[in-house]
Amino acid sequence: MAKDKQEGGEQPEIDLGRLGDFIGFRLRRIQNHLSRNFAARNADLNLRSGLFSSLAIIAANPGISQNLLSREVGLDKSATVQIVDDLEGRGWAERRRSSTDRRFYELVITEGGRQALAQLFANLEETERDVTSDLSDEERTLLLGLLDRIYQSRFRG
Amino acid sequence: MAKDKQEGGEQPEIDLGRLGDFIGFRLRRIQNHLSRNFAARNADLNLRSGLFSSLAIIAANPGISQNLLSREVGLDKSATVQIVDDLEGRGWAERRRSSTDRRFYELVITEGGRQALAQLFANLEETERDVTSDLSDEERTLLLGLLDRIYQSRFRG
DNA sequence: ATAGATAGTTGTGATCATCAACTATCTATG
DNA sequence: CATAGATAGTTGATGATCACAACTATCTAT
Repeated sequence: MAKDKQEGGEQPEIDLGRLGDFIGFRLRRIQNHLSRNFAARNADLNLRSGLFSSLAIIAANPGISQNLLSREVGLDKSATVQIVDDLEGRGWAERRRSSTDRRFYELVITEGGRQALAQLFANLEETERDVTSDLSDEERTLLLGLLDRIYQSRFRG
Repeated sequence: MAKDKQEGGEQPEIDLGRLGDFIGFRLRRIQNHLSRNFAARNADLNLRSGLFSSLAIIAANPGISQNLLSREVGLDKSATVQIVDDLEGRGWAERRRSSTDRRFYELVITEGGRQALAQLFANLEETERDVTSDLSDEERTLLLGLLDRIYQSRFRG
């Protein structure tokens, strides 16, 4: 017991060096923590990454194509195939051939999907509440705005 | 909301729905974009994820153990073995057996590693500059502070 | 009618995280 | 000191994930 172990509470002092000055590094750590927390809350569902956000986007954009969905979630279209397969397998979403252009599928959420999504959103709210509990509403709104501007700038970079 | 096809260069209007209200989702997209941008800038080095931040932490904490490094980067200790192997293979870092406790390695950066790290930091700065170009210095500082408080709260959640 | 573009699918290979088992060393306790 | 348990690091197996390229089917343009 000569040195400071991590006895549940102790944290050794680690210097991040220049790394601490970068936004990307902090984003990564937080995002890591958030996704683990969220995954733990939904361990029974065995969600693959991207499944939840895909379902949410389908819900908000009924009839969206897989191609658009891919772009929005940031995955390759082949990965989206797997995700939509998964969503269909769970009975949470359906593929419907477009009547106007038979190359497309129109993705729609099912009633079961809607229920699942409500539960997932509730869990996500808990996760985020845990993590942003120190922030006031104003600060949280501010943060969302800043993140939004960063994301938007991607189109001009 | 969103229904029309995407013709060529058009940005289709996608509704994020409730997803847009969550910090985690925005973090993920930005982080995704950042890491791809950074990876593209360093394509010649073929960096595995976690290698850069590991090197930076070794540089800022000379003599750190692999175990501590694992915890700080958020990787399993077995993954850290691979990364340190990689760093040694590139001649960027070295393992030195601790003289006081022979179970430990003391990780140190080499001169070559220092040079590589300088270049990597320069590239990371460019990447971040691209993405945060719309933010004022004050806003950037504000963002860093908010992210920091979120990350710290992880210990109390 | 044909060429080229687009949506979706499949297969492949690389990467990666996670887990369990193993070694070697150290610490604690009698 | 002897021994049991903890810790640092390694190895190997497994499964998930993802990007990429090749393929099909449909559509559009000419």
